[in-house]
Amino acid sequence: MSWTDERIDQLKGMWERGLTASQIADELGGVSRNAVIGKAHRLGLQSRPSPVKANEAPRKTAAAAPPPPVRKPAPEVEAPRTVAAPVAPAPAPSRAPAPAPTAPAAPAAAPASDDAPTPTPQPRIISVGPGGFLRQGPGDQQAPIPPAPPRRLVPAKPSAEIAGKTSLLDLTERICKWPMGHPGEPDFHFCGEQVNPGFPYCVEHCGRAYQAQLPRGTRRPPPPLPFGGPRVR
DNA sequence: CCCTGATTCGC
DNA sequence: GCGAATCAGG
Repeated sequence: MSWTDERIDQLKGMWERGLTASQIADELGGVSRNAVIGKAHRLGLQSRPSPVKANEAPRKTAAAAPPPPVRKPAPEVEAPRTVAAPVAPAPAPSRAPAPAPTAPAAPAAAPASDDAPTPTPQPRIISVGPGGFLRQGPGDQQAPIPPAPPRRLVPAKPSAEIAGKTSLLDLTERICKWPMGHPGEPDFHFCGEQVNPGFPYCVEHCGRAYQAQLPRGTRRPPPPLPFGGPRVR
C-alpha cells in the first residue's frame, strides 16, 4: 500500500481525533502501526502524549556525567516553545458537565426575521434498512462535510448502553469478536473475552462457531440456530 | 505480557 | 519517503 492523498487525509483526521496509531493502522489497512507513526511524523503532525517522552532532562542521581548513550548528535533544531519549567501539571480542566459559558447565545428567540429562504419542506421518504440504518434517497445526500467544526471536537462519549462493552474499535487479534446483539441496536457490542488462541473467538464462542466434522452418513445432531432465527441474548 | 509513541537508519 | 527494528514508559 502506498500513501495516497486520500489515505493521508484519513491518517491526519484519525490522528487528530486521537485514535492510536494501531487503530489508525488497521483502519487504513495495509500498513503497520510503525508506518502510521512514521508517516505522521513526516507529515509534521503534532506529537501526542507518549509514554516514553514524559519530560526532557531527567538527570538522575548520576553524580558524574552520565555516559552519553547518544546515538547521534541530534540537530539542535528545536521549537522555541521552551517549556523548561519543572513540568507543572497543567491545570487539566476536568471534563465535568460544565457547559461552556462562552457558547454563543442559543437561538432561543432567534429573530428569524432575516432573509433566510424557507427550507422547502419536501416530503421525505425515509425507510429503515437492516440493522436500523436509515436509507437515504439520492436527494437526501447531505453536504459531504459539515461546515467548519463549530467547536473543538471531543471524542464521542460512548452511549450509556454501550458503556463498558467491547466496541468495534476495541477489537484486536486476541479479543473475541463474537457479536452480542445485532448491529444497529444501541447496545450492540462484541464478546470481548480473551480469544481462543488461533481463533477469532473465545473458547465458548468457538464452540458455537465451529461444529465438529462428522463422518459421512452420520445424522446431524441438534441443528444450530439459523442466523436469522430467534434472537438469543 | 500487553499496550503506547519516538527515533533511527537501511532501503 | 518509507517503515521495520528498536527503544522506553505505562
